Amino acid sequence: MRKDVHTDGTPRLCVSCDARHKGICGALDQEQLVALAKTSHKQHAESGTELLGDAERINTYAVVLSGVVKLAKTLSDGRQQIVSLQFAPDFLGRPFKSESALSAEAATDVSLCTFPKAALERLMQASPELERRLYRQALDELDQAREWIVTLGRKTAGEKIASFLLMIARNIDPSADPDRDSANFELPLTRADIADFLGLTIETVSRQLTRLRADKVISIENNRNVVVPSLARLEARAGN
Amino acid sequence: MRKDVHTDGTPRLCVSCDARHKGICGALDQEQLVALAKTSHKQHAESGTELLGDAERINTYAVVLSGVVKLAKTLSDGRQQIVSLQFAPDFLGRPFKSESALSAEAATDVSLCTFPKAALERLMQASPELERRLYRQALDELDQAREWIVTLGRKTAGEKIASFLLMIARNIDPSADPDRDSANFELPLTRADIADFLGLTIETVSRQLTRLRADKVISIENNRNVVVPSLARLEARAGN
DNA sequence: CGGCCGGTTGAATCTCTTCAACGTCCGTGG
DNA sequence: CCACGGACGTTGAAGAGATTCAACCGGCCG
Repeated sequence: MRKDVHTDGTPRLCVSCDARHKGICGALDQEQLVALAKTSHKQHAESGTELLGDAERINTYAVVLSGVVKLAKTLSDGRQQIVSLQFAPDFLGRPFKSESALSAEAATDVSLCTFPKAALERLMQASPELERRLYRQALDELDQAREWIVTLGRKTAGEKIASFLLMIARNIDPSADPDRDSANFELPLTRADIADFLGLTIETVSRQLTRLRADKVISIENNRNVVVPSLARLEARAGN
Repeated sequence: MRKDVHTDGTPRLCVSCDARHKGICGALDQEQLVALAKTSHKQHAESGTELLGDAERINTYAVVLSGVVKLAKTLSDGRQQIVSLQFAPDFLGRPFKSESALSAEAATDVSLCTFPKAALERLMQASPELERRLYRQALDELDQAREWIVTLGRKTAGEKIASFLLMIARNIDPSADPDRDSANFELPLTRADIADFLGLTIETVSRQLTRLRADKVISIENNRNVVVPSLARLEARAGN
């Protein structure tokens, strides 16, 4: 009996994987899953690790299993802007392009399921279902990117911070009861990262957080743990 | 003999259409093209026409044949942000969602080829090739959106204007010789639109254009016709 | 002719940045 | 063991860039 697959035929790697159901792998049948799992492996990277450099050749794709990955662009004079945050079980990669136009870095400790570019592309040919999932995620990311364009273009520093906290709460609050009004999470980003994400400076980020704290919209412990007693009140600060 | 198809079997509507080759219709074979053309028709809208309201139900898709369409979001207090400009032969629509999260408005006089949502979706099932084209366009738009996030988040007003002019030049310069250093085009947007696109005010847009003119990086006639003697010099102002 | 729309320009104001100082936590090495 | 240095965060004061408010111009339409 094979050791790399579970008794029901699901690869060991995949049995407890979130992406198996909610991520792109949900599009695959047993056989395809086994094929992909054969070439894939779990990879851990600690916070700060560069996963992919700008203009670097891409030869693997990945799925985020846990943690947060930041995608960023840097201008020639060093100014940096984070253009997206990827959470589990997001797909990581840019089909149809061999070079990355972005850099990817682990914002927190991260675990990934990586597999060769070619393996996924072969599967994509075989499974329209898989391609559709990828298409859907691209559209979702496009929606998010446009949401963010509004935030960057038209919101004040205070609104940006509120919008950011709201977005994080929605993505990683462990007590993910969808219709509870309070939230409680650990910030996956440093102040510097938040600044790079919002197009602000760290000082402005700090000041705005302090203000939200002073107004009792949030409270923060150990610089990282955020408690939001009322998401509605936070939302009112986000200026939508 | 049928009047709606050309002698070689290509629908009349499509023979001279750019999207037939470079746009999504290039993915279709003769038969599929005929099927789609049967339900589609050419539509003209003059500058300023609202094509689709925010939160409006979507029941048609379209391809831009000429002109420029702006996609925008508006905050509750009236602040507006243009999140994308669509040029020929871009696809217009959001598959897998029945409601629009954006408003679409003709920025210039526009002609569109519209067809029912259902018709395209049926074709998408039948043609993985078509779905792949749509997927590709979504990825391209995502790249653009992220490019724009950098511009909005990290560039100065002057750099934003330069980046904008560059983007327009690349998309609609009629003398589209790829490696000529000069360009010459008509601005498809008013100052107000440019401001909404760049997250600035009209006054700032005006001042920055004046400055570029003073520095002889561009010249402008009749408020709309822009001449760029050296794209390289303009690019140097874009801060990439 | 008068009024409106789109655009430009000037002066005052405000928001965010810049520069600088300081506090805390934590790992390292004397 | 404690002192040192670095990473990360907060806070204050001064400064710059963009906005706001206002006036003005030219073209176009009724």
